[in-house]
Amino acid sequence: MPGRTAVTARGVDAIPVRPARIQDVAAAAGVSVSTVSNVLNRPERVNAATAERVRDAVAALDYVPHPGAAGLRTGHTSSIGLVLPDVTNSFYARIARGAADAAYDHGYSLVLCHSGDTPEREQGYFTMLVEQRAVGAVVVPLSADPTRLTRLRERGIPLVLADRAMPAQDGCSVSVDDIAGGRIAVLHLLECGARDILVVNGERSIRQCADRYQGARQAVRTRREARLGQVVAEEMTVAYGMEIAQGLDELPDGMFCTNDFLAAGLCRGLAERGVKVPEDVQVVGYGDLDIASFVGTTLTTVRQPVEDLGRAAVEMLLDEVEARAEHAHETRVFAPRLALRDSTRSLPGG
Amino acid sequence: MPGRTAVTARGVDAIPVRPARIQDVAAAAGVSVSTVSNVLNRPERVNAATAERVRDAVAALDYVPHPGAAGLRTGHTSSIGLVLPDVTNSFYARIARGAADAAYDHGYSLVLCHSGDTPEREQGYFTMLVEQRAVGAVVVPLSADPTRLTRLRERGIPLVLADRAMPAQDGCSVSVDDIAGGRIAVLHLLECGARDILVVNGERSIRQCADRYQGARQAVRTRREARLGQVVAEEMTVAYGMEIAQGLDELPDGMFCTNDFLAAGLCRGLAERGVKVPEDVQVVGYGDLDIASFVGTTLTTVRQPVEDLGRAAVEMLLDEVEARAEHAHETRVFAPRLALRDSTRSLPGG
DNA sequence: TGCGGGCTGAAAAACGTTTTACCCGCCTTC
DNA sequence: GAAGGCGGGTAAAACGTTTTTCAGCCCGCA
Repeated sequence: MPGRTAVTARGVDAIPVRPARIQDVAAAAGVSVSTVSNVLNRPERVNAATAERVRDAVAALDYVPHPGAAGLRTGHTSSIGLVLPDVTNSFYARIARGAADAAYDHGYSLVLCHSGDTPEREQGYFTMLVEQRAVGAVVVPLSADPTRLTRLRERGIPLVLADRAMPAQDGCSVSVDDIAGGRIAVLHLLECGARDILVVNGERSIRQCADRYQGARQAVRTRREARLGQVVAEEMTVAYGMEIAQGLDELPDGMFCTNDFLAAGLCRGLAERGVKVPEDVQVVGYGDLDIASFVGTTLTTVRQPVEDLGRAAVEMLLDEVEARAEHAHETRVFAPRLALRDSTRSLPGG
Repeated sequence: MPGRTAVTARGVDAIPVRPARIQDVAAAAGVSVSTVSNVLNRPERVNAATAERVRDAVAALDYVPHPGAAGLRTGHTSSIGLVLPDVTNSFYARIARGAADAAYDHGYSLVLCHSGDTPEREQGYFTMLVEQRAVGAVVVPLSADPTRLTRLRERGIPLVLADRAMPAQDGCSVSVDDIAGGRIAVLHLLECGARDILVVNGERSIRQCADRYQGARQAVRTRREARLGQVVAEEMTVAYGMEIAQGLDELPDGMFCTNDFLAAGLCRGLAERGVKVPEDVQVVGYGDLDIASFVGTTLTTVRQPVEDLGRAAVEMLLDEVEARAEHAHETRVFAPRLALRDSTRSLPGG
């Protein structure tokens, strides 16, 4: 008697029906196991009538193939890893969404690895992925040091790096063009009439910050009468944004904050000093976090196509997995766009 | 020669070393396959010296067991599903974080299922989970209709519902106590001196909204001189919050918004009318989204222990999976807390 | 000396697929 | 009418584990 019943505190549980095997289907359809497998995997090989019969049996028995067994035979699974520092960060969450969409579309399943800012745990997930024979992984690495990454790759797990470049010979990567982002942000300020521009930046050692500043410089060079300054915040938080607003001696007429937390704090700090945005100072943020529309005046900001990043990452990964030899590594860079809102005067002024 | 080399556009790839099998380990250690398996799974059965030898071989060969093969034999995998409407929503993201943490701690892997508000896709993930023989799933269902959920359960996938209750005999669930949340929010307003309180709510058909309002009513009943009103917004967004602020005829002295988007919009709208928070009106939000600290004045709000929700969900799931017969379904309710900030006057006033 | 029994360890049978051979008629083509 | 090909199907061998069963060995005890 195969049908056990489990009793819980509340009574008889649902019968844990043992799922049908391919054998059962074969028996029901009156064909051999291999025929069933064929109609499932290479339908063109089998007569339409028998195929029909088999499919009926499949439906009748609720048969679903056992991917573990299949993977055992074929050597590949259909799960891909997504390792992120923190799902809760909206940037990474959006990557996750894009990745999940793409994985779903291609019939893969995405295993969520929350490395949570600790390298040990990231490493733990890496080994978990090789244990599971994941077909590959999209990773936003914690550190720039690539040795752990290449080790993973050597263990047979292809990688796509997100939001961090990788030496091209080692694999694909996707990222947003932060230089362009900085450029369009400041170009916009210039178009809005600002000439004395201050960049509120994070630590220069952060690649994104350096790039965004570099973009800002490029933009300013297009106008000889324009000036660019920079102030760097210890951390890119609302609190530091406020502090910077309070500490300003002379006001610029345009400010570019390299992330939206800084921008939000800055706006609040300016408001407390009685400085009006955008009348007195125009402000552009970066990132278009959800918060960008919640500061006192809604925030013009640089919007990044983060979902596309995630989606592209798993698609490039799958290309590598499926094409193998023909695959050429690619580092794909997405262009950010400006989201116009109230913290700048969109019509060119002075 | 087993070592193929794949050539990409960039040159010779890393050798796709075929992972060591248990056989290889056995050979290297000079023991049988079963002994290796034993030292890995039931170390007490095997002599310390041989175990040592085996472990050395394991280390030397970088051997990791193939979970597909193991699962084939044992009948269970070690992956659990997490199906959410949208990872990008910070509430769900926090559930995901808690769930990921717990899954990691217990050695399970979490497959991320982004149902994205479409029931077909949710269903698609459900069948994917039964295909994969997932050991169970934590789900935030799209609809209150339980038939699809019970079908999943009948297919042998135990479920834990998050943020939505479930008939206890059908399984576990975790949620936050929204009645308590509404109560503490309004009690706080009362303590701060507010007497004429207006609830800015969402559609009453949403369980959370109804509950939070009910909690508010309970709170108000504790003071006979207090009055409670309600206005419902079509959608719980910043825009509607602003609109409501603008449409108010007479101002209450305390307002409770049933989510932080509404609260943020409300505060902005009030500011535009020249109404000061908290001097003229005190405001309490709900949810403690990241945004709660970004409205003009920081927002007192009800904070939910969402990560705990996620963590508890997978732990209850694993209990059911592992204990089986002894497991008693449980619906666990978490208490929200108040996060005091500037939009209320914390010292009791008038 | 013989025997029961505790320890170790091994052989072998599953688990549910996929896939490689191969077989059997039937049709086509000389 | 025979040879060859082909469509349609099957048997059986993997894939890498876990686990049951069993065999050997050494010990103590009678």
